[in-house]
Amino acid sequence: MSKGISTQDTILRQALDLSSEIGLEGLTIGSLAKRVGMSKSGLYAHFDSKEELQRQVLDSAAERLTRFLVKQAFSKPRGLPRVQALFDFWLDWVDGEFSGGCPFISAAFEFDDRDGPVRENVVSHFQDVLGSIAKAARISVEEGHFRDDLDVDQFAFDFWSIQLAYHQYARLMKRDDARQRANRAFDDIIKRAQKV
Amino acid sequence: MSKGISTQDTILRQALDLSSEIGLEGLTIGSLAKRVGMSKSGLYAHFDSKEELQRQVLDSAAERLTRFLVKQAFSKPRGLPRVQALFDFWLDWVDGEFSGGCPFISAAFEFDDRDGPVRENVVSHFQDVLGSIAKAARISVEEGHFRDDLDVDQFAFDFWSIQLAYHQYARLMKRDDARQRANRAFDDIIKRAQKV
DNA sequence: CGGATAATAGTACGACCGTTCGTTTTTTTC
DNA sequence: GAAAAAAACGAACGGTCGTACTATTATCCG
Repeated sequence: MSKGISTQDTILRQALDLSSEIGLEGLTIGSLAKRVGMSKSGLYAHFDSKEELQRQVLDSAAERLTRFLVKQAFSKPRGLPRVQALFDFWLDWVDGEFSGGCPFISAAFEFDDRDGPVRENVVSHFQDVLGSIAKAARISVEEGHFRDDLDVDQFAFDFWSIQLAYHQYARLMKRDDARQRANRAFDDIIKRAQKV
Repeated sequence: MSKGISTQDTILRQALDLSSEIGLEGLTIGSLAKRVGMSKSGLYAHFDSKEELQRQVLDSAAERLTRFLVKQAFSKPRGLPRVQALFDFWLDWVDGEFSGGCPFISAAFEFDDRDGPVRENVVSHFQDVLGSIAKAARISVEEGHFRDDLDVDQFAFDFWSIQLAYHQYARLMKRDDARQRANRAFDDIIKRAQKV
């Protein structure tokens, strides 16, 4: 690996952590440079603009998420076990991977009323996320773990809503019953997806 | 009403709208002054600091929410009708009241990893919100609309999780099935709260 | 109406913003 | 190891940030 993309990698890793705390917009070149330990201009030379940096931060988060997710969820058998693993993965991801929670969730609420490429990027990543949840549910239907007439997109909505609430309960409110609440809510939507 | 608090009112109203779009931290004195149509220093004189402005923005949002909520929800009879009204109120509030969605939800994800009085303020407002949902559920139990052993705090979690997902589906993703998804999810948690 | 008071404007401050540029240092390549 | 290429630096740009003053204008009260 060349020096260039190696430091770029370091930059993005630090940028991810920093932006998960203070947001993608709050992320500044200067503070990031200080954190990484290089000059502002030296860091900036790796990106065409701040917007490009933001986009790359999101992409590198997505890459890291996929790697993490594949390892944890896709090793499980198809169907319900994988759905359960997916759910557990997200809880772990939200409260473990970055000091400021899931970068996508932060970005989602930060850019939901802005226009431009960064927003498009966030939307696209979320379509992937929701799509993969729906797909896991569809497989569960095929495997006979979920009922035949299940609306898998509704399942994705329900699934994801719990994650969002968990994020808020755990991070903003610092409630120690957050995980328990999330698990109970999840049990309920699973039961509902199973029963005929 | 004196001139002072009248313009202060105007400022806060504009600040609310602006901050719902770009966030409380992204809100700047200069841009706000331009929007209101007065000088930066003239506007600034109404607040001791930017942080104080942010806090007052949140408080005025809470005031407005309460006024809106009381009118819409507390005119309904105790129990399930009021819970339903509360839910509908929140959907309306999220997509109607401000150009950038619910200011609390925006602030919640913006400040979930910061410290300081603004964050405390957000947390406190959310405890009120969740408390009022739980209380409405408790009344429904008393009225016999919900089952006796319902965990009303879990109900509040479930209720609120739908609102968060709705916010994201409607605002970030611009999905036109957002409301339908939210209503279906709500029907499910109501059924679950009813059945013995 | 006039004097006291409150509200707004104007200006300036140091700090930092994103960005550009020319120079210097480091890495790669032959 | 020298030449070429890549990477990092330092300084500076015009702007805007939050905040602090003083001066000016508008409002209020007797």
